[in-house]
Amino acid sequence: MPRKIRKFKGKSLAKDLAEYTVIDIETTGLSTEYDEIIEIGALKIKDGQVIDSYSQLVKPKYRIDEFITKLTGITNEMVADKPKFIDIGMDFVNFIGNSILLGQNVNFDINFLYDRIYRDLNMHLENDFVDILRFSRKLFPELKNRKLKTVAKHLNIESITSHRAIADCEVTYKCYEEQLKIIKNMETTPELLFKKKHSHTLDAKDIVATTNQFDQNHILYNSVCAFTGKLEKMPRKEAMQLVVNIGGKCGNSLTKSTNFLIVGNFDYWSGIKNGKSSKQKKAEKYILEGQDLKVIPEDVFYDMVLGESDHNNL
DNA sequence: TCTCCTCGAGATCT
DNA sequence: CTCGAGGAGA
Repeated sequence: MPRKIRKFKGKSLAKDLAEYTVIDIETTGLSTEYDEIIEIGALKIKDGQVIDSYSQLVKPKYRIDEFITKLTGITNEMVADKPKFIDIGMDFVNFIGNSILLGQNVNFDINFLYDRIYRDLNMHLENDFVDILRFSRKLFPELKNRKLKTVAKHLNIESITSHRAIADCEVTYKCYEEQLKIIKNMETTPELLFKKKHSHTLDAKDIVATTNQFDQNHILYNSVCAFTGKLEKMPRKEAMQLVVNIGGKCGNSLTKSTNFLIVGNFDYWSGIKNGKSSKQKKAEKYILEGQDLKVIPEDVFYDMVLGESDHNNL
C-alpha cells in the first residue's frame, strides 16, 4: 500500500464561509517536484469584503522560462532582487494563520506550499481548504470547461488577461461569492450539494424479462441465482438479465432459496479472506446442510446460459 | 439502509 | 485530485 504523502494536509471542505483566505501562486511549471514558486498572493475575506492582502514575488533557484513569462508576465528581472521562499515563508504562514484556504483547484497551490513550507521551515501546512473548482463542476457542467476564466466570464466577473497571483485571487473570491448566491437561490447548501449519494442502482427486483419465450427444460429455468465478485465479461446487471430471460430469478444476496452462486473475480478486493467472499462461505455452509445449491465460476455460467459453441467466440 | 472499499474516467493548476 | 459506478458487509 502506497504510503500517504503530505500526511498533515488539511481536509477538503464544501462550505458557505463568512471568513476565509483566498490563495493563488504562480510557479515555473506544474510539477511540485521540479518547479518553483515565483509569486504568492492571498486575500483575507470577511462577509464578502477584502479585509487584508498579501502579495510577494519570490526568487527561484532556476531561471523562469519564456513560456511562464509569457503566461504570467513575470520576468527574471522582476524577481532578481526579490527574497527567496525561505526568507518570506514565515510571513505567509503568519498571514494565513489557521484560516480556511480557498482557491480554484486549490490542491495545486496547497501541494506546492505544503512541500515548500516543510522543506524550508520544517512546518506542516495543516489548514483545511475549499476548492471552488468542485463548485463549478457541480453548478456549470454545461460549460465547455471549468477554467477560472471561463467560469468568471459566465458569472459576468471581469478577469484580467495576466495570470498574476493577487489578480487571480480577486477573480476567485468573486466567483465563490457568486456561486454561493446561486446555491442559496437553489434553496440548498454546499453541504447538501456535495452529500454523497447512494448509487446502489442495482436491485435484482428491478430486472424483468424482455421476452416470454422460455425454455422450460433449461437448467436455469425457475432457478434462483446470486452473484459474488466482479464479472470479467459483462456487468452484473447484464448477467442478471440473461438469467431472467431464461426464466430464472435473481437475488441481491444469498438466501435459503438460492440455487446457483456465480463467482466472478475479486482479486482487487483487499478485504477478502482466504480468497472467498462471505457469500461464497455462506453458500458452502448451506450446501453442507443439504440445500440444492451449486457454486459455479463465471465461465461455467456462460456455458450454461449461452451454450458451449457461443462461449468460444466470446 | 448505511458505511466502507476499489477502480476508471475526466479535468485543472503553471 | 474528484466523482460516480459498483462491490461487500453489517
